[in-house]
Amino acid sequence: MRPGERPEIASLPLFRDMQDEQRDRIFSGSFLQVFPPQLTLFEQGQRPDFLHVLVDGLVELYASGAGRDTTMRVVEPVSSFILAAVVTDMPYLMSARTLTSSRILLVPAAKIREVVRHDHAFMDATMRELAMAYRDMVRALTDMKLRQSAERLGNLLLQQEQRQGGTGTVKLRAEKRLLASLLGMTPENLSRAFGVLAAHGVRTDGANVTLADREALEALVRPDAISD
Amino acid sequence: MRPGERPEIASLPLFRDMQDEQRDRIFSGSFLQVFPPQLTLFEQGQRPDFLHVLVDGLVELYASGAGRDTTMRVVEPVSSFILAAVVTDMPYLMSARTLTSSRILLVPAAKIREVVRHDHAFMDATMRELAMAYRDMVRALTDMKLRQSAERLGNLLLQQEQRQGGTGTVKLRAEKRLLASLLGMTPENLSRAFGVLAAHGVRTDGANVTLADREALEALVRPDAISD
DNA sequence: GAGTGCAATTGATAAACATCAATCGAGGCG
DNA sequence: CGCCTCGATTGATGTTTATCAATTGCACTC
Repeated sequence: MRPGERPEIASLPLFRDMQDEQRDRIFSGSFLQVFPPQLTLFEQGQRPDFLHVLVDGLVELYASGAGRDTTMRVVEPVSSFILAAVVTDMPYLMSARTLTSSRILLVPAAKIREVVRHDHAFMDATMRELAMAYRDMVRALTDMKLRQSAERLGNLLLQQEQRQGGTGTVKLRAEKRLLASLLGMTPENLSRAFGVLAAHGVRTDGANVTLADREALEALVRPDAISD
Repeated sequence: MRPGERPEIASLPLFRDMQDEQRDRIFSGSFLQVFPPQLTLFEQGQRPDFLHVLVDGLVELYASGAGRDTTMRVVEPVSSFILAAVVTDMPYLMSARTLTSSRILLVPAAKIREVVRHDHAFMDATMRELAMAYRDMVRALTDMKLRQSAERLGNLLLQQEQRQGGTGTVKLRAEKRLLASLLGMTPENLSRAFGVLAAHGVRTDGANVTLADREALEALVRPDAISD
């Protein structure tokens, strides 16, 4: 592990408040591995072997079914993923693959379940993490059910703009085809959705998007009132 | 509380394994209330006052946004709802209303959060409940993104048939308009979806649905491989 | 047992979205 | 530099879903 990385992982909400001794147990049983781009980390249906913590790179979680695939989440560093499968010891509902070369901390699932049992603060953090993940999913589902495609895109841009510092500018981290899948539409329709938003102050230049008229965009997409 | 009801609530996975003493604290601070049909219990955006446990009746959780509503879940007895908002003490993401006259146990949210802190088994049960709820949401979202309307209906019928005893018969508990909203479609399209499924062995007579040819139906809708 | 109210259904039409087929354009390589 | 590859875009068309408008059918009332 590189200098500075371990503190960064340890300061994640999930690991922050647990006993030092228990955290040591978790980390000592884990190993950091580097994966090339486009590598499948695991597939849905498998029993969870490891809790994954993305340290560097980019990972896609996707689900297959009815003969098609759809992107469920793009994981950015530093954050953990597939916690729910690990604590319940039930099969993954999603598959994962690296998008870019990625450094991932692999924590044996059995160790997580064991430490959860014994460290109260860690269980508390796990509970909260799951509650927040649940809320994210509720929002994603209502978004899909209530909004049409251009509105979903506009909303995502507004959220990303905030998360990236509120500078009126958004940098798209993944390919547009992936963004389309995440938003539940085709790449073709994503292009057209950008076209629709152009009339509302959204300028796009490759992966750089500028929100010139936040007011107009918000009027169009009616963003979520509750954002955590 | 009626005789037999308290044991039934106490035997829920959420409350089953906790210390008797702590469970007593939860129940003694709670009260059971009867609500008439069509009554709004709470609205999204509010701070959570109570964990709700539906003892008898039927409750709809729905979300509003972009000028429309959509049903997120139909709660059947005996089960709790809005646990995630209660443990995080963050605003409800959904509203709730009774569909029929309902008896609901109201547990003060602050008491839940307090007991969660002190009772390890209760925190464990809460964590698991949230993990399962998260998984349900993942399935709901993939269903919405990957399948079209008739397939979603077929899938729901297959699941309900299993949950109702595998007799080849499904009893629809709610109005079809509600079922349509739950499935993310209009009532008109739900009717047409039943029409499509009729060619695959689905006979419908009011709220009673018969699955005459499970094989054919499964071939059409390609049900989820992983069902918990 | 006729009337009333409302959900469910059916049909016609429109909007949203997907698919198919080129074409464009930027990065990588000989 | 020119060529190649592949993602992004654009246009044409088809499918799915929503909307609008009756009509049907069932439960409830009087």
